[in-house]
Amino acid sequence: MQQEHQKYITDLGQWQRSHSCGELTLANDGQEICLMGWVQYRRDHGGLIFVDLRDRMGLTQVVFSPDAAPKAHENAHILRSEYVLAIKGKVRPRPEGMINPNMITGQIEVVATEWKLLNTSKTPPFAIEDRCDAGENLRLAWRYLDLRRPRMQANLRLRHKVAQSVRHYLDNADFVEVETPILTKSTPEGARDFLVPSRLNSGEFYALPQSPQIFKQLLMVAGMDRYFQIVRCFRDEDLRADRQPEFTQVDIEMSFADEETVMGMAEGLMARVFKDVMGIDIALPFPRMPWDEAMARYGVDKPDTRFGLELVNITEIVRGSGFKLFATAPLVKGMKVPGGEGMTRKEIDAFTEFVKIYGAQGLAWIKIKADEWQSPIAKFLSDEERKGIAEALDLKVGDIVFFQAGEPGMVNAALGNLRVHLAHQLHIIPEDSFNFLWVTDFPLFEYNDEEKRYVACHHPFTAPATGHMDLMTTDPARARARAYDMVLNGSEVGGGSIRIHSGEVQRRMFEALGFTPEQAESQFGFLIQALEQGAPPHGGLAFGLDRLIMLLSGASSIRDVIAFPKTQKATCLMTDAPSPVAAKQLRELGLRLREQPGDKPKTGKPGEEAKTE
RNA sequence: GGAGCGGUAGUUAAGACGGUUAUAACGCCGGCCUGUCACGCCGGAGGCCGAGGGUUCAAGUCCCUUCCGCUCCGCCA
Repeated sequence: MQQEHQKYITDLGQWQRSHSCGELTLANDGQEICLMGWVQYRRDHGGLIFVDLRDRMGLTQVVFSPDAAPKAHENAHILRSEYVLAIKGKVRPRPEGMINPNMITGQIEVVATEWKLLNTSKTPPFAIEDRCDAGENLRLAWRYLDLRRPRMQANLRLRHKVAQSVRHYLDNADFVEVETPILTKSTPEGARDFLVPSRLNSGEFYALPQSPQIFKQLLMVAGMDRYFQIVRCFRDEDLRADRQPEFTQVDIEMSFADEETVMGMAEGLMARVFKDVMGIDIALPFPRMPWDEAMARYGVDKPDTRFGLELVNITEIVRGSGFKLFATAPLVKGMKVPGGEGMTRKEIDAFTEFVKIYGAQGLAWIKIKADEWQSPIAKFLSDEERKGIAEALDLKVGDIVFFQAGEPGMVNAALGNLRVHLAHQLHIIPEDSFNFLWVTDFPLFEYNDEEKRYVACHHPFTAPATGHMDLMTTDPARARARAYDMVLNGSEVGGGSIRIHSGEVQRRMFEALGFTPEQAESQFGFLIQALEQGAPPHGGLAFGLDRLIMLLSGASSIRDVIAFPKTQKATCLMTDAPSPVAAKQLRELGLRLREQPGDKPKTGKPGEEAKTE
């Protein structure tokens, strides 16, 4: 069909667009205007033909009338979804009772006097509208069509506005945007690197940056004083709804700065962004919470403080309990759900399944009834233990309490995540509230079972807390870091630290991480050397731009705020990347594959005929 | 590396215990229609039930393998 219609296609010629499709109102009554856009809907009444013309700004109803403009009406019946049009016409008020209150332009319509078909379109594989519920694989394979939808357009515009706001704020504060290399050096710490083979240095590889961390520190040594960059970062790890292999950071570093300097700057930045983009005034300064407290009260290092359901440590209360699991566990915690006594067995079973994800064996619970504690475990608890638990959790009739006992990591993960899960199910999270929180005083190290050594919690350039220098080697588990995370509604949106600016301290850090002096030298010698050339004290942080946009837009997936994202298997359904390369390319790089890639089934679209006509 | 959910016309979905021609809505095509706005009415086309193998007289349905998408655990300094 669209093929027959191609004979109607004409050039733009001298036509100039005068307005967008989202702005005409009664104020434009009588004006001769020119719109360009895509056919959203066509309503052909045989006589009158209505076309809703769409561009990124909105929709405008265009009327092809056999009475008012017979010439324009003549061929208008060929118009189909997503055809590209230029319309010249006259703005007029809609007749009495025909106003569409759902459209910004609903008071008026444009009577087409002349039009040009700029292009036809095959029938799109899914409707270009927000209520469209096409599967995500289809959307990703036809991403440019998906991006025509108003919601996706809005997300990308929001992203742009945030980036602009960030640039304005930081520019005003004398920050300089500096670009750092994309082809850089692989470092063994941290996430898996994406590697790029070097043709000129056969057998050697660049790595794509996991973050510009070292470069921004070197810029501080260079006297740049205040740096930022909105920068792509790469990590070759498994994907999630909020994780992509390439993502964007707002990366910031400041010289002669301590925690107060950096956090104050970051709060101001958020306030500016929220004001510019959302029109919201957020309260400054943000509350702060030491990491220990976050773990104790919320079980996670990024607490959502929009609701209660806090965890309570009852380990000591049940130390000698007849319930052996409680008596012997290194950590026992309870979480009270006020008024949750009416939960069904089925619901509780579902929560039990939920916590098993985090390694829990089960989920103990007690319902506080008027005359008794209804629970599989109540019979094991002494009166004294009941009293202690009731006081610790401030129990009232009608409550339910969930318990978890075991290794601290598991207990906190299970209850901490159950807490958020429950809050969603119970709909107790206030909509439209933005709760910021700084989490501070992170551990400097955490033990890695796989590598049988301590690894940096944040990264190995993070300064130890004042007075914790010796702990780095004597008692690494107790050492705290000068690190801070910015948390928004239970998501980590930013994180940073005061860095080590002494070569000597940096050497001790690598030593604490189990590096030999030779390893430290070969991998990070250039950094240590730089720190010995008059490095100023410095620190900074980085925001995850994608996650921030996700929160601001209310999107449920990071993919909805990235123009061309990857699937969970890190492929691009539109370009079919990654893909095998020619033998010649491999030869030039000095590479040989251990296994030949199997022929991947193609997904069927660009290049294939749509079968619908 | 692991757990779970899904894959049926172009799209979104329904298809009890295996059983006749595999449904519906939207979309598409044709016809009618001068005030619709997710227009309406009438008619029509459209399917290797993700792919491969098996069980069976008989498989969309049961079994095995595999591919793809999504969610999560591990992982993500």
